[in-house]
Amino acid sequence: MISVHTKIDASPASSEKGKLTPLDIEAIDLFISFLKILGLPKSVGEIYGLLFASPKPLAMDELIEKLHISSGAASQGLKLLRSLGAVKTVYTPGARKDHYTADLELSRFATVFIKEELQPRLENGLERVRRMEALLAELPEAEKQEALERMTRLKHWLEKGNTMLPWILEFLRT
Amino acid sequence: MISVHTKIDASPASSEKGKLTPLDIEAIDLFISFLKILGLPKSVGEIYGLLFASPKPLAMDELIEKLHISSGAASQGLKLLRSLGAVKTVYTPGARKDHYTADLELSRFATVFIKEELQPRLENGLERVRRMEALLAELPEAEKQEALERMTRLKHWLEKGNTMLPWILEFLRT
DNA sequence: CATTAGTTTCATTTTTTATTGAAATATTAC
DNA sequence: GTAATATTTCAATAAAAAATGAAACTAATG
Repeated sequence: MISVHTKIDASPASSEKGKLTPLDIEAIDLFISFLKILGLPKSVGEIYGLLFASPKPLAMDELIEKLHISSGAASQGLKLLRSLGAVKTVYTPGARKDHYTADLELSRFATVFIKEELQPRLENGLERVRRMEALLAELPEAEKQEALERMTRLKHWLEKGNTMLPWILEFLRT
Repeated sequence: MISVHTKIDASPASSEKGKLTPLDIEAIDLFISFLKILGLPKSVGEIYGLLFASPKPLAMDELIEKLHISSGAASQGLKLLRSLGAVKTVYTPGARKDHYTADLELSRFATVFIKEELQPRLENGLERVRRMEALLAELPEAEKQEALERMTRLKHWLEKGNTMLPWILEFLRT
């Protein structure tokens, strides 16, 4: 089933060196949009998107050339993506430069978002609610009831979130 | 059960005009942190937080005074929060100024986030994947297989998200 | 209907965040 | 070793986002 007539394409869909294919562009756009949810800058989305679309690992200077980003942005973006486990360094025998490839475990992004953005805030929120409940004692009776009701609602909602997140993590994992 | 001796408190836990109580501050901090997830600016979190902590509706100038924000920020923040349904205008008989109160349906924020941030991106993403699959045809056979695998993974993940979000919405609703 | 009070708008400023690129550091080749 | 190449760091700059406040607008009062 291996192709027999892999002719050199006249309008190659894949990299004619330093140029993005339409496929690359779609992937980049998509990941810019998704990684933005995590609060990551455009350049990081671009890097991941291009690596995702690339059949083979890319070196830093290829990223720089194709995406027109600075070496600093490339270096920092890769560092960040590696720290998330979203990009891996690939050993390429006899190659001077490091080569990078996208880890395809996409759930990783959602997981990071939940663990780093949502869960800490929920926990912090619950702690804060406890502190607020303590402060309620000092309120005049008239206000206390109403305030208590609000605290209860807030707590309830935070707890709901707190129980839901592990389910989501589990669902994503599988 | 109505309090009989509502003495004028020496160190009032509630507003001695233009000053935030410790309770206010806790609530404000909490909502700044949460609304930031939605990409909302600090001032909006402050406004909602203060309204949430306030037993009675507040006028715009009270917000401005207590939070030390400009009239512009107050006006725009309230407008935005009203558009989300998170803040309501309260009719106060014989009052010149409008008065605002926090809607306590907190799930609203999560709902907005899901409907405005997540769902559109997922749908857009799926559409994009379709476009990418079409582009795959032009790839040389060697790359095609690998690329197809990636597209499949991406699609799978987007679909997974797409089925999960309605569950979450439903869970939040109840 | 004119005066005053309240709110919104929006050009400008401030603050925050992201990017650049040259210099410092690290790595590989010879 | 040291020359050549690759990567990281970080101060400076650019870009994006938020806040300000004066002016325009709107609504209520007498």
